[in-house]
Amino acid sequence: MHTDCTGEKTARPGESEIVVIAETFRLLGDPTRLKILLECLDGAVSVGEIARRIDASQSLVSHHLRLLRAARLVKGTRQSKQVYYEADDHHIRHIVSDMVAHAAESEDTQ
Amino acid sequence: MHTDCTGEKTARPGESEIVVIAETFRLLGDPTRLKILLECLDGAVSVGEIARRIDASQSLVSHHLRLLRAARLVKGTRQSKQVYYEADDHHIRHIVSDMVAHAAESEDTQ
DNA sequence: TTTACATATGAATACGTGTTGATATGTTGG
DNA sequence: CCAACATATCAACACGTATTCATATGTAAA
Repeated sequence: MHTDCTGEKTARPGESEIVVIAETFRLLGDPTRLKILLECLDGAVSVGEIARRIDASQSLVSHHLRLLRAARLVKGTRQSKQVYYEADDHHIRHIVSDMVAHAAESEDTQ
Repeated sequence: MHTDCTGEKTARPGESEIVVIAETFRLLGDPTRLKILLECLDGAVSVGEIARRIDASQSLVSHHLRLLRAARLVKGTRQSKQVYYEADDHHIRHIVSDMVAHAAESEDTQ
């Protein structure tokens, strides 16, 4: 994983970009929303099925999906009655998997 | 970047891990904390210099650094009077740079 | 030890937001 | 049309937390 780590410095974003990026990170910072996003990583899932899988109310899931959609973390496509949601792009998968690795490392090292 | 994207599914973390991961994401979800972390990406910086660079009070920076340290996002080493902080590991850089890329893509596509 | 500097901690407040319950919108079939 | 289902939106409460100010701890020089 991540073979091309040649120590390149990350370009510093401007003030307005930082706010947007932080806003996006903040969305991942809620356990319920993170669960919803995790369910959307392996393919398109309907709202109702997400609610069932993570054991949350339909209203709550819909609220969170609205936020995730606004930040382009997920995208939804209507198919008759139901709306199927899935992760927007590949960056999201990398971000989540990197964070999982970080958390696992912390537990190991500690 | 990220050349080895062979469509592998991300392993689903358990409930307790999800809470930890969300907690870590949440820390990145505050603009001030994100700025602090960004300053720590390119090398070790003292608390006072961070405060000066991002134009925040010393107390606030110290409070945030305490949280970032607890989540192993940064690590600090004392050198006489000052304490120098830097990003804990390489995952953090990837996570941040991926999110920057995601934000940039969103603006382009939109 | 005293003085000055750098960092950490404590308490209090103001603000945002996750969650719930009820309701509205949209879609398909009878 | 109406009824049944899926999703979205609205209003309101409860709770966490980012920030500030004051103070404590730690470190080095005089």
